[in-house]
Amino acid sequence: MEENRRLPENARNFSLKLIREGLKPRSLTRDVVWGIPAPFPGAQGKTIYVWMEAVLGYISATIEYFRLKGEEEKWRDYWFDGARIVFFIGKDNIPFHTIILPALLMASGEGYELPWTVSSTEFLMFEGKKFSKSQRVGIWIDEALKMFPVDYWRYTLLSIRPEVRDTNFTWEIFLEKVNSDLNDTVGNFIHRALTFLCRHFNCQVPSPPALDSYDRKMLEEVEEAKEAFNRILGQMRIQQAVQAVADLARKANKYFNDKEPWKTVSRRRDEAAATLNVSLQTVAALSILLEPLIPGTAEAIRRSLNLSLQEALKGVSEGLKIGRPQPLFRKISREETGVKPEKGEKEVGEATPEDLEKLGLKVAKIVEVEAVPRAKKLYRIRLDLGGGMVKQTVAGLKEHYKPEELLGKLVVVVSNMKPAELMGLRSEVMLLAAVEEGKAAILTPEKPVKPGSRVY
RNA sequence: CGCGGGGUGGGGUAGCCAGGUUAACCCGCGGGGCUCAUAACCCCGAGAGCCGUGGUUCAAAUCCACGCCCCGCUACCA
Repeated sequence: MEENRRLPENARNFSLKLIREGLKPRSLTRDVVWGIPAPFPGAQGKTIYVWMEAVLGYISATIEYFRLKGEEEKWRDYWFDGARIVFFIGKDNIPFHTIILPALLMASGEGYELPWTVSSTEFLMFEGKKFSKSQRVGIWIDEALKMFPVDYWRYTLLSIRPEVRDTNFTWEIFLEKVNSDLNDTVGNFIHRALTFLCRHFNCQVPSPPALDSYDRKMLEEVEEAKEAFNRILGQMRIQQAVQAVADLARKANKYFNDKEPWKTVSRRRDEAAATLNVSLQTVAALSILLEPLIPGTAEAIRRSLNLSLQEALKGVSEGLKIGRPQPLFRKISREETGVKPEKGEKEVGEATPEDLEKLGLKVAKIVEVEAVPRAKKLYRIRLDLGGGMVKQTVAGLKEHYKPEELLGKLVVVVSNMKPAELMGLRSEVMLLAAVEEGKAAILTPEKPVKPGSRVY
């Protein structure tokens, strides 16, 4: 790890520190019901900690993949003999990929290849907030794909990939990337070049009688862009790779503008022919550079060029007849983005009185509050549910209330919860609270009622 | 509490590890040009001195120290 300069700053320093401080014993089972049952003596009823087995899923998945293809042994090519294994993860998963997985691989003694690099990013946020499934912060993948083509999402997300710091997805940014970068810069260049070719050269790539210095410079730009792209992508700097492509399209637009083929085509047709030939070479290059970023679009470009990926790599040869160009992208409007989380809530379905019944909402009185040891946010709270029934809950209220503020309060609880365990403590009911922007307010009856009273 | 990452024009991102021309790029904004193209494209300009304080150095956004704030890890948000 010390020698591996490929590791991003966050993964490298964090992991090295852990090791230098000395690795501590770590339990590899959990008291959760779901998961793989632990087959060890004395671990009855426990399951294996996900990260201990999930990382091995990378290998299982490779094996499975090739088994289904009928190439039983092929998976070995990917895990032995100098294979370069790259992981793409968020910062919260660093130790599992830099320490636990390598440790497991080494412990097997079978010579598995260790991770070549772990491309760990910071976090992506959504409109300034953390993504949250339970609070429906974010966009669900099925909704996303119904709204816009997958390449719009890929392009935007790659261009704001949190490679150095936490980064923020906003609809504003989405509009900017799709409309300005994809549509206006990349899409429009390709479209103007192709339509011009069809209109004035019968959709056929002309041979360039002579290239002037500007033509040659543009071709050099294309080569440089390819090299830079290669280098940057090899360093997993995907964000910069996206930029490199957009930059090439900008240079191409400038080139096209400066050359003014719409003027030269009538008087100096040869010059226009050179311009168009060079432009088409650039379009082909774009289809290659876009392949790893937005493959659907890259493919679409090649379809209209009538080229395969292999052919596009070699460039566009004169005489090539292209298809009728179609715009690759379209602009999207603010209205189309809408804000969807509300819609998500509806999907839960309409509630019936029976559903409410099922929750067993009751008023309870807080009779005991105590901080859970070693926990930052948790209180263990005992509640009087009336009729002599006292139940316990573990609630994340420590950052919002002091114990004395809670003691004696009447609150609303879900009394029919399936018990769960947190920090080794049993939690039997759930205490209701309103949550807003990270602040919490517990629900309490407006006038005193007896503990155990039903809530409808 | 400890440890790791980060705080850069109005918005979004690079640069920092290997200090050094007028701090880069995109969007937005102001002005101009073009008219082939999806009112798209191109050019010019205004706008930050890089969280704060101190230090090292001929020279710091870049290195060091301290402080403030954000994010992550640590069996935790019922």
